[in-house]
Amino acid sequence: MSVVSESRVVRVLPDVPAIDKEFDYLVPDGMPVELGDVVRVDLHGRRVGGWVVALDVEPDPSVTLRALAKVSGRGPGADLLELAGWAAWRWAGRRAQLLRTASPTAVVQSFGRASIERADPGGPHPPTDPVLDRALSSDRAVLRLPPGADRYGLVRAAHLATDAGRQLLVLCPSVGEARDLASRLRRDRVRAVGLLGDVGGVAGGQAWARAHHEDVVVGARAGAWAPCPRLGRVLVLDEHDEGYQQEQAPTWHARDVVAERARRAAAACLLVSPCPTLEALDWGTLVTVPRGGERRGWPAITVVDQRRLDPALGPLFSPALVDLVRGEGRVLCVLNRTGRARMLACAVCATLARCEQCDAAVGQPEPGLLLCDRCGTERPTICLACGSTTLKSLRLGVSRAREELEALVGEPVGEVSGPGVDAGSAPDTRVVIGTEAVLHRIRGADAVAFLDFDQELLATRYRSAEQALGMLARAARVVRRRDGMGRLLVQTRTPDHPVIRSALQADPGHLVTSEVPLRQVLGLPPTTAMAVVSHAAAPDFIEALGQPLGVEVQGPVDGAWRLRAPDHETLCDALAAVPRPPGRLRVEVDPLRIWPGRSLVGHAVSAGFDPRKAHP
DNA sequence: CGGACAAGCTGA
DNA sequence: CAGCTTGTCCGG
Repeated sequence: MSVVSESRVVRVLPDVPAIDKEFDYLVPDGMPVELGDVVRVDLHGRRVGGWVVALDVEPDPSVTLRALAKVSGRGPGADLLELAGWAAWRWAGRRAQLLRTASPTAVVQSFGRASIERADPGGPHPPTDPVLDRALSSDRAVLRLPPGADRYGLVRAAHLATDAGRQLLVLCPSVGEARDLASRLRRDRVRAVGLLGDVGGVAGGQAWARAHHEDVVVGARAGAWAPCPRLGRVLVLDEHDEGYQQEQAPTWHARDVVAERARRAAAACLLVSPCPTLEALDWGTLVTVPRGGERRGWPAITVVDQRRLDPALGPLFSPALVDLVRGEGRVLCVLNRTGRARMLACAVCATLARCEQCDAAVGQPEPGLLLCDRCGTERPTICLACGSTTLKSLRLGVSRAREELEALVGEPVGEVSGPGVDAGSAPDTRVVIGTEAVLHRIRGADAVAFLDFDQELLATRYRSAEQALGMLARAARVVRRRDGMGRLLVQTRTPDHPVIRSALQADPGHLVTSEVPLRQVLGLPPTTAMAVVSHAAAPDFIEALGQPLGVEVQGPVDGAWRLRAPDHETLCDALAAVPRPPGRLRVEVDPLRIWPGRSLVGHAVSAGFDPRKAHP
């Protein structure tokens, strides 16, 4: 008996998505255990993984404890355990999900030995710059740097400005950018490590262990959970990028996670973007470069008013665009509509092409074939009203636009669309057309043309204006060259839109000025905090939620409810008070859309008809 | 999540 | 009433 009472007892959170509960276990004699360690335990007849979330706890005397089966390796430290608890509250998720992201993808036995001295960085030291100094001397700043600005110099300056012995954590929107930045820092003899983990964890074992004592740790979204025991400063590059938000619930945002993390560690946090989000501007002090510098950092932009069309060229190709693609140099054309044509009309009688089964507008995925997106019915290209086989596209998709563009320029035009992964798969033609993916897949070009920018400006996401400006900033980087900037061409029916004005005048402040009152009037974030609750268990969840003070419950629309509160404190406290009902449930805090996807397919599904089952 | 156990259904 | 399915509960 005395042996048992003297044994150590630890508290374990099992790595089982459906269990959000801690269990106590005995530590076998001589087994070294530390906070955050990854362990294996016997739970209800099966062996599962988990994390040690508390040491030396006083167990409930009414339960007989089992012993830890194994200590697998090191895991997230005490700071990250607490941060995961906070993030689970903030995004109404489970800690296990977040701790998995904060854990190495491979077993790590030890962190290795820390070297105390900081390596002397070689290479040219960045010149001191009053703007960077100002941004780096604040603990909560937002730096607005134009797309053409040198961000590597900023990273170097941030490294030098970080207290000796403390670490700099840098986040990039993509793994590729993080990899490039980490290797460039190492070439310049900065002690840096890139955390390039894929799904499931922040990094493989070796890099994860090294992050404990390198001076600079670079990562993408999951890098927010990098193990940095001596965190002194955080830098988030391209803070506006949507890649920082996790798509699956919990929909945590790396920017918000590191901002909270920095606060807890008394570290400085600097968000950087050519077009800072309203969320960022709400959080910290804005620092801008002098007007002239910002102006030089944006390329020349030609805006084409599509309301005045040349009928001979059709809706997508203005004379200015034709000049651009027939000129010299590499040109990328962006059209965010996949497929060939999304809507067609008869060339003879002008009747809209509809589905004979369900009446929805049909598209033309390939020549000669009409397809209904809603119910999957196909038919040959024929007008049901007059029998004509000549239909014309009302809304061209990328594939059809490529054919027309090729005819206009008289040379092959490549196409980039869909979620192709490897950058090497990009076509090497001089002119390339594609969805937004072209801007990610192709590294450099002389010009970028947006064929239908209203598609971006007027999208259904409430942040679409900010995202549209972000896309112009990305295009601006793609056309950045040694001899200055290339050209951007934007075709739109709303040439006075604040997004266009911001880019033309190189002043994203215009968009902020127009967007803030709009969000206030409509009660949209960041003026409010929102969540969307959906899937089978949503009705039970909403019933259990009731009517908490300060939380507005709207819906259901398509089986989803929208919750709105004045702030996250109110919203998240209310969500945390609800016991999770059994069944499939999605709680999306800070949703990208204020209502979930309202595609035709979505409607059909909610009406009890699943087109994917009807047409396998 | 997934095993345990209880309550409900079926067939001879 | 055995043998099986379906549902609810709970884990140290």
